[in-house]
Amino acid sequence: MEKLIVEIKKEITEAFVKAGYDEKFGMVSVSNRPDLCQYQCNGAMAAAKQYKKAPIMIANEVVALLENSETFEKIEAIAPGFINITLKGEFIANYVSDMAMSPKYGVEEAKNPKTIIIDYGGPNIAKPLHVGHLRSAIIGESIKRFGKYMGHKVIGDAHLGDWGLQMGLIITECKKRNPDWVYFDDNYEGEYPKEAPFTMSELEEIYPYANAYSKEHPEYREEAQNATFLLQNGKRGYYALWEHILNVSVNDLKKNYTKLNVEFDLWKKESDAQPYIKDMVQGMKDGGYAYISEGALVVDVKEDTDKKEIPPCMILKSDGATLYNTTDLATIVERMKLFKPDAITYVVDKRQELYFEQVFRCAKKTKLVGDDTKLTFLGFGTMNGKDGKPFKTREGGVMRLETLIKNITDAVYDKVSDRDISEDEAREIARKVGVAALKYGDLSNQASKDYIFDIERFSSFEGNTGPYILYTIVRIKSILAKYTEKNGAPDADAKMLAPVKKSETDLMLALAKFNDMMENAFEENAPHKVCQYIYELSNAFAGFYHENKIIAEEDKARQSSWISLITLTKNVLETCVDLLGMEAPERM
RNA sequence: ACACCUGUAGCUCAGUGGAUAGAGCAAUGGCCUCCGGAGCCAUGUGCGGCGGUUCGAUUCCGCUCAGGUGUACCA
Repeated sequence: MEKLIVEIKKEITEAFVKAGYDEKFGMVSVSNRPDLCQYQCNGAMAAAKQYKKAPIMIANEVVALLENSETFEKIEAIAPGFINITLKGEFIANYVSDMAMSPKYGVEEAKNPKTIIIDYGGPNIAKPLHVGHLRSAIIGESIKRFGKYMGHKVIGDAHLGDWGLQMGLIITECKKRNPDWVYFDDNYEGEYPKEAPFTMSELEEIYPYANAYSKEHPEYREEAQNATFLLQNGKRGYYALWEHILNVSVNDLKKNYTKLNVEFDLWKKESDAQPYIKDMVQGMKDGGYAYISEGALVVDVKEDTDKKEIPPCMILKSDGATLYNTTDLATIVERMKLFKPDAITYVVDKRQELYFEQVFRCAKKTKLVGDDTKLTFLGFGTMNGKDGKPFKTREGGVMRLETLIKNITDAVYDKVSDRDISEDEAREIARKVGVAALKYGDLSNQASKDYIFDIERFSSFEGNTGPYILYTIVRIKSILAKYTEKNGAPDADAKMLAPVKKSETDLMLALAKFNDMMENAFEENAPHKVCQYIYELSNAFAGFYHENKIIAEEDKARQSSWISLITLTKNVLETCVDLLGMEAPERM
């Protein structure tokens, strides 16, 4: 469906052209003075200079051409040159009725669907998820859902960290503790056991211990480095052990991501990119891009327009070893080969911006990707505690994601546990509402900014919070159930009547903005715009609800129109909530 | 040292080259036998500072102050 604002714009533009002005002045925006009008056009003021004419005269000419329009209830020129627009109720109602019939509530799917890879998550295996992984997961998941909704082919990749010294450390520690394991018998040639010799919680203890120990004991560290080397060169026993670590970790990660409604289409990992490194490096050398500087192999990525020195992108360390850059670039090679994406978006901590700028430039310069592939860095800010400093546990440590989720779920559970519902249902409600509280608290801020995590505020059922949005949905469901109980299922095709009261008009206008908002939120990778929208929509509903008694309404046609209206409201809210990666319970 | 980001109400955050800069929380006062009160209405305070561009700047530009972050062999 054409966006409402575009339909208005068309008509205004036509009038501008008819009156002899350039079409670019037919600009229309949502009114910033809702007490005066619904939409406005400021084009007359912009045109005044070019045509050397008072803006109000231009506005008057344009308005004169539109006075008998089918669309406008009222259109008037106001000093110094504003054109204020109020739409006919019938026009609005028709638009919203069409919207209800449209498969995506007025949103048009992309005509040329793109393949977009979203790189988010990025957890290390053998280490539990902590709060540092939260934003990437939440924001990335939402962005991914936006893209899919807009009709693109979007691939979410967890991009696991599975290939560094951490693996060597774990192997070394296992060997120290269990030298008799078959994985360490160099003469063993049979099959290795299918069952992992450790559990996730054991792994979680092994890694930090080995890491700390290696810092004190150089010979241990050396052994771990050697183990890493052997693993990367395919030593059978180590490789088998690594597979166990991977499997145990991935199972645990999936469990935790599922709790957050985060799902990846792909579980690729750094090790998958390794086979591409050799050819890539050779290509960079052959192409004349890479050269030795201070012993390391680098590619210059400076540009004339840079205001500061941008260090070259390092491909190989001076000892010849690969590093993060190498893997990230090789991952790009792999992705281009497997998926030929039109865009790759990285949802990463904003502190890595310079680093990714180097990687992107290097990838473009060395032709790993063409100019038609868009590489985007979507950096997010830090989650801070109430003191404004990075969020920590009371003891000052890093909080595990599981603990964080549990805390907020418990906070919600305390509020619903006294309801007349079963323990199981209360738990389930607490889970859904808790996740919504957590996510909405995060997503309602601009991703690039730091924000303050406040469990009290986020889990409140009042104000601009996730629970409030869910509550609105639940309430509408309750009204619809009550209506159905009395009157049977509502007529799905019922057209909406022109609104009578302002609160009804406001609700319709809020609904009509959905497609415009959604397109914008997708293009700008801005989940907070969806949050803002559903909050406004919920408030518009609250106003409408307060003024009209839907169940008690005696005019059946009116009542039926209202049922259609609130059904659409519910559907749009549920769609948005889903796009944010949240879900509404049946009751709460 | 250089670069980037941020600075909007007591607090947490939106927003905009145009008419009176908005929400929530907190505070104060009020309303309603409410289809779920987890409601509705009202009141008060603000664009860090100084210049510039513009008919018009909180928005764009420059300087300045404050906070944060980053500057090749970590990821």
